[in-house]
Amino acid sequence: MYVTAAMTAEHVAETLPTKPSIARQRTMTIRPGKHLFLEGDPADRIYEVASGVLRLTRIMEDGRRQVIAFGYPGDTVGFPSDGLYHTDCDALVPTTLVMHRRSDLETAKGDPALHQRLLLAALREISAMQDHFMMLGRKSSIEKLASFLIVLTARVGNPLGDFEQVTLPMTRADIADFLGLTTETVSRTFTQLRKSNIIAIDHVNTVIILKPIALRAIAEGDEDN
Amino acid sequence: MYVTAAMTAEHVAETLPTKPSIARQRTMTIRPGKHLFLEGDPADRIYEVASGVLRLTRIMEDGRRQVIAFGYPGDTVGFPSDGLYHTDCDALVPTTLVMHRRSDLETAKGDPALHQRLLLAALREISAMQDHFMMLGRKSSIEKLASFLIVLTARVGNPLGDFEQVTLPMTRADIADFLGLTTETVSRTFTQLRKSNIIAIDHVNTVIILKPIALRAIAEGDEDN
DNA sequence: CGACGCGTTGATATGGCTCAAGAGTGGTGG
DNA sequence: CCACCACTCTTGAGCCATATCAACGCGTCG
Repeated sequence: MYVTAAMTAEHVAETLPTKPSIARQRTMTIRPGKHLFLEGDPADRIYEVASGVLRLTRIMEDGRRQVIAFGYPGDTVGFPSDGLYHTDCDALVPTTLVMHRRSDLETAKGDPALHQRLLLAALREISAMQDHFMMLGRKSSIEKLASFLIVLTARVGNPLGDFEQVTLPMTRADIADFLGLTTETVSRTFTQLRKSNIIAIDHVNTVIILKPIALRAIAEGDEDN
Repeated sequence: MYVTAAMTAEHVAETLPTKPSIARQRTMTIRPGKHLFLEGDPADRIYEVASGVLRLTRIMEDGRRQVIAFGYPGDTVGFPSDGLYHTDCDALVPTTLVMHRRSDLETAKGDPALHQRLLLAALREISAMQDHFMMLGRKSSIEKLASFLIVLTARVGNPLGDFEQVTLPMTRADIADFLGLTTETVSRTFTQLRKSNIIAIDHVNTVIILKPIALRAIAEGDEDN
């Protein structure tokens, strides 16, 4: 889910007016820090991110946290299992969402095009999670961070002269909990990439990719450091 | 996917004769070591495991491997994304499969009950993968192995006197690649659990859970060792 | 019988964690 | 506009859990 290149925000925006039938497409906005849903809540709604960024997390009893995914425009969140949500979900920045009913995904009765769109989003989610497994289980800290930056930049990067720039709306702790690291290690690894002149950092949460090829090589584990 | 308690093998067996319409339910068998599909293959078929055990893996260029899931009876494998498989899949033991067409999942045209069953399997898969994230990203080696044994036993364990027994058709290397560890660490951790009299081991691939409560406590991270 | 694959165990190395101290950064109120 | 405070980020030092490298036993198969 978090970084597939299909179905952009524009796509979502387009499909709204294209569907004037009963126009059941409802929209809502959520502010940073507010929860969209919690683990264990009844999963009545499925949400497509139209703008903003969501954070999906799971928390263990002792406080250990795993960020499952970041939800960017075009992503769909809130897939139910046994009728319940299985993660917490809150917003990192003000976020607008298109709401769907659970039945829009689970039964083909209503709008078939919508049904299939949600279904394909679920399948893409499975594929994205499989990528993430390799990252969590088998990559070093620098490979993890490089992969993260590559994927995020491909998804929401902006050209900046010869380079590519990407804004990180999440904290170092969020990145750490996404990659299975500590904030200290994430910070040190950013510094390492910065000192190698592979990236540059503006204002902590803006990264400029100076050497995309080198970064990609690190992400794929090209036996360097 | 790998260890949800729903949809057992009996369920599959039941639904076969229950559907006498056109009886398009085809079955096949795959032998150990044989591949059902490879990453990048066109995903024309979706498979339900009727008996046996499958192994889903992804491999990096340098040989690092991640076991994404083990496919036990009742599990569904081969969910497509962009029309392709995104893992390799082979059999650990002789395995029989019920085959479905990709269109059975992706379009609601055909058998609606089958369509929904595959869809719900995909949603359960997402939920199971979210559990696995916490395991890979945030648990220690002993917590990982304890969780693995708990889940596997709940799924395919057999009562044995006062205890519960579970057979491991996969190698230590498979377990290691599933949990994001090395074979040596898996072996040492088995030894540690055995020396604590929490488990006993028969013939390398048969584990008896002597203290399920202690094992569960370790899996959840109850601040002991 | 030999060889190979798998599992176990030991010794050592090391990557990332923990603990701790500062340096930015942003927000708030006087 | 500045002072203060809370929070995040960075950096350092040391340690520990797990990886790595290596040896060996055991069972299986040709």
